[in-house]
Amino acid sequence: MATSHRQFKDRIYEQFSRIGKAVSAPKRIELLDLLCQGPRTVESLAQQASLSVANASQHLRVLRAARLIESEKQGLYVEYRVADVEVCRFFFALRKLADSHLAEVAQVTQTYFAQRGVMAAASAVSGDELLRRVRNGEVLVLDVRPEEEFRAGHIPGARSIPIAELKARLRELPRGREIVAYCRGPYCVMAVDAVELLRKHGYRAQRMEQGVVDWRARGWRVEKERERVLS
Amino acid sequence: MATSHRQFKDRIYEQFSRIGKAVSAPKRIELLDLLCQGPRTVESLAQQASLSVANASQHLRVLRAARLIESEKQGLYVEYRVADVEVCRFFFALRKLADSHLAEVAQVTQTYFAQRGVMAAASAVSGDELLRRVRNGEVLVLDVRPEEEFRAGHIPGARSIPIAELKARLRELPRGREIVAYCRGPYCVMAVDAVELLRKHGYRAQRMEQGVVDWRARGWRVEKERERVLS
DNA sequence: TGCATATTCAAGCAAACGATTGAATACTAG
DNA sequence: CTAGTATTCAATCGTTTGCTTGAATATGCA
Repeated sequence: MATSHRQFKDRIYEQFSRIGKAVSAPKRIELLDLLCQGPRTVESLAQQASLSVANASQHLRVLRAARLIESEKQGLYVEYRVADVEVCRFFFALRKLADSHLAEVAQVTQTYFAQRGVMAAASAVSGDELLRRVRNGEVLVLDVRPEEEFRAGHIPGARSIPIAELKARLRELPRGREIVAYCRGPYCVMAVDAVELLRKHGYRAQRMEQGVVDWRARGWRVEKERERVLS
Repeated sequence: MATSHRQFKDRIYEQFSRIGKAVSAPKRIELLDLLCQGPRTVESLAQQASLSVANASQHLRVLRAARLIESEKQGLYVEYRVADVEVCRFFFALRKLADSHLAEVAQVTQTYFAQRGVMAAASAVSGDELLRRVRNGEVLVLDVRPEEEFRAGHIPGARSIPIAELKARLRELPRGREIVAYCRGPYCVMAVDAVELLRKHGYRAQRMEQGVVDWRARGWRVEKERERVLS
């Protein structure tokens, strides 16, 4: 009786730990982060995360075993995607926890930005403020992620110019209006690069810390609340 | 430049993975679960989780290194506690993810209850329903966790009779009123045991799946929403 | 001061893990 | 059918992890 009780506990916690194990390797978290931006193939993921294809495939296998992601054969390629929005929310919770509890995260970020000679926090725009200014037509929202990710989902009204093409396509941007660039989230530096480039060319530009998915998660929560209140 | 970019990413994800690693061992999740119920000493945790004291201490060291928990010397004992409510919420998110995505969790639970000849889901009461019936004075809410945990926090109006003492203290309970027993949460079986015992002695008893902390988390969210709505 | 108790530390061992390599499989296009 | 491409599989190697054991440290109490 007591032993079966112990067995039950052990089995349950072992199941819980499958999720934990899945996010215990840095590279797997990076893959999960990428997949939260949208579906991708193995090769694309491997390249983005600086992994060998075989190694990426192996990590993806682990993530899939924990049911955090799923895969589907699409012709010659295999498309991997997050199993559920819930998974992204879990990743955000983890990221937020690391952000608020691990001093080292702030330190690493600060060191990197200092090394680049950029003020990290100074130019960051909060989601609430942006929302107001977008509505007023004051700003142009720029999505600097790869077009693939833009297509998978973006902030309504945003314009897509991947960071790699930005320099060549600068003339597409209006001079007068302020530009707010965003990318994958607070620890993605593409928007920082974009702002740096834009400012060097005389544009007024700012970075939004949140990415699309953070934005959507936020919007979703707000909507949910309104629903509950109104009903 | 590109290398420093990679380095930054690697360092950030490595930080994130500290949280992941902390919850990658079943026993550490169990310890975290216990600590979400309230502060505890090493020995107490070790005993509850069926660990040697040295082993528990080691696991606690890992959890503390990830800043999920903190410890304070209290005379001869060391008190461990969760670093922040945010940590409990993270644990809940993990548990919920496992619950909804890993079929094995349901299977393990079902197997255990079937083996005990108890209908698991049949007698579960939801938090919303309970709230209503408590307000009407229809039910008596019974906290069957160790008194230590009851003292650390409980559902308002609940009565404490630890499962170990329940049999001897049955006469304290009123015959007529329905009893709703709760313990640490959906995967804690103390309330199941209590309900079984109570029914065998002719009481009308049901189990509430949620524990105190789930309850509080729920309450907190509800309050938060009301605030936001009213302001 | 010295004994008892709670906790941590240190060493050792088997198992699990992450990365690498090279081969195998599955699909497409010519 | 064959060549080429995307992905997975299998074997290997060095590291890390979780657990055990026994000793060390720290605090409280007689």
